[in-house]
Amino acid sequence: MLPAPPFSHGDFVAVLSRCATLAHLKQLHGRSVVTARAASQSTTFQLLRFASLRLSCLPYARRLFDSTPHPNVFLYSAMLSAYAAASPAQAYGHDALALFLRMLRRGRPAPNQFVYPLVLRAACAIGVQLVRSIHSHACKSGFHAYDVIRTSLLDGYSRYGMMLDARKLFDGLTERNVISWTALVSGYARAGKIGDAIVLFDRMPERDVAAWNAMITGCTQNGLFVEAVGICSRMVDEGFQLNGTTVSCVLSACGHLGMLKIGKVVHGYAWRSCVGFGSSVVNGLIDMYGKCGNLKEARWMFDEFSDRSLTTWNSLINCLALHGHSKSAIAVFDEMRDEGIEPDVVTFVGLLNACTHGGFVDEGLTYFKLMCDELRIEPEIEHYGCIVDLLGRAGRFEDAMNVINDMKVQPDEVIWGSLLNACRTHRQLELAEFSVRKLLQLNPNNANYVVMLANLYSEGGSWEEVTKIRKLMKEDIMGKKLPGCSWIEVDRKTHRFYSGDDAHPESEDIYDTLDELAASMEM
DNA sequence: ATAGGGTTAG
Repeated sequence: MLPAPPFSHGDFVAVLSRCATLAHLKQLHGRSVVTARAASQSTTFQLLRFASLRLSCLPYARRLFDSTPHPNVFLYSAMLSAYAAASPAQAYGHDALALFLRMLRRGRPAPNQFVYPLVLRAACAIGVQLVRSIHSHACKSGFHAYDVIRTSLLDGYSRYGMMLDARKLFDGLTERNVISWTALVSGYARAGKIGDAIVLFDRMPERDVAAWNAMITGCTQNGLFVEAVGICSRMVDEGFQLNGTTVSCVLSACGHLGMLKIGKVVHGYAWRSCVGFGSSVVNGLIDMYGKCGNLKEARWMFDEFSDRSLTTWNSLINCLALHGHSKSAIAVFDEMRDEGIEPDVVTFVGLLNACTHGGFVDEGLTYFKLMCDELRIEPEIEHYGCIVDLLGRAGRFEDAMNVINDMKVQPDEVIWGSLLNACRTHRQLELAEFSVRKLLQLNPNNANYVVMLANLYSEGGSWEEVTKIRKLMKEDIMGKKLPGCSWIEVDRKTHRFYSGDDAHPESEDIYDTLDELAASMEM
């Protein structure tokens, strides 16, 4: 056999950078083996990183790792990074942790300061108890002295809302930088302490794009959408360029507000700047246009975009469901499955909502079955809400109650509310009263429920029942309710509506139109 | 050669 031609390190790096598929990488790997270049762990390191980070091929990365007789600390780190980058993170947390334990058990290679942040990310995906144990391990082994590791710990605690622990770590840092500040700010925001987050953000000595993004997301997580847009504009005023993350966060805020105008401004910004139309930006645009009612534009964006992720599909399905285009939502779902995209929990929220809105009882139940039994996705409260609604509509109250009783989570207002609604259409007085009591336990301030029950009884009621309602009303729940509010932007003007108000100048026409719509819906 | 903060869908 002829000896393999020489294959320098430079050749290797050049070829690696041009690999686009796993097949390319395998060829390069093979050539590295033949030329003995693969004997060097730094070569395996490069191949492993490329397989995991650029090609997202975790199994191949792991095979590279396993084929190395005595992996050094670089290979361990690379493998831990691969697990950290894989999604969903929880799925690989245990694998990552097992690698760390193997290092400790064998005593070599000894973990270094680069290993701890990676292990902490895995620990964080599994549970806060593990964050605690890694923390104490870091203290004992002396690695706690590293600011980067303390920042990882800070982030770990803050993700579980443990802001006192996070704060302690922050205060103990030798040097604070924009990263540790940002970790703290987003921790407070996630924990719902948005006021603290804003104060800290304003006190930050230095901010970068990620810091601004953290503050913007912090606002949207707390429902402060107007503030999120405001911070974004402050960011621009202070001379920062938005990136894809900023754009998607702000578009999400615009969607929640129905601010089509500002959404279009952001769209224009993305067009002019070098942000680019990556999947996060496009997903944000689909969501924003869809939520603002411009489904045509949303659909157009979706059709024009080829690099669709799961979120892209979910955004479109959700928007269609939101606007009552149930059949289209289902069609998009089928199309998605035909393309081999695996749906997730969020997909089914949109899909089941579509079935509920469209009154597709059998389809909804079939999809719910598909989700639970075939795809093994654990349903969340939203899914149960849809199913209870569907069964209720069909008058299948026994089934509905069985679903509620079998739920692994506590039923919420949506669940009992949709059951109550169904009881009303099917004249199930007893179950209706039961639901109302449950609703009042959950939210004693909402007088609507009592009014609904009163209406029910008054339609076919007896004196005995009237007394019941009087009693419920006495439980001092009337008059405390905050009115529901919605708004819409038309020609640069925002029109705001409270439930039942007639303050709008065109109020009469609006109610007439609503009546017409209600009538045509009943047909 | 490797590490810490910011994504969007309900």
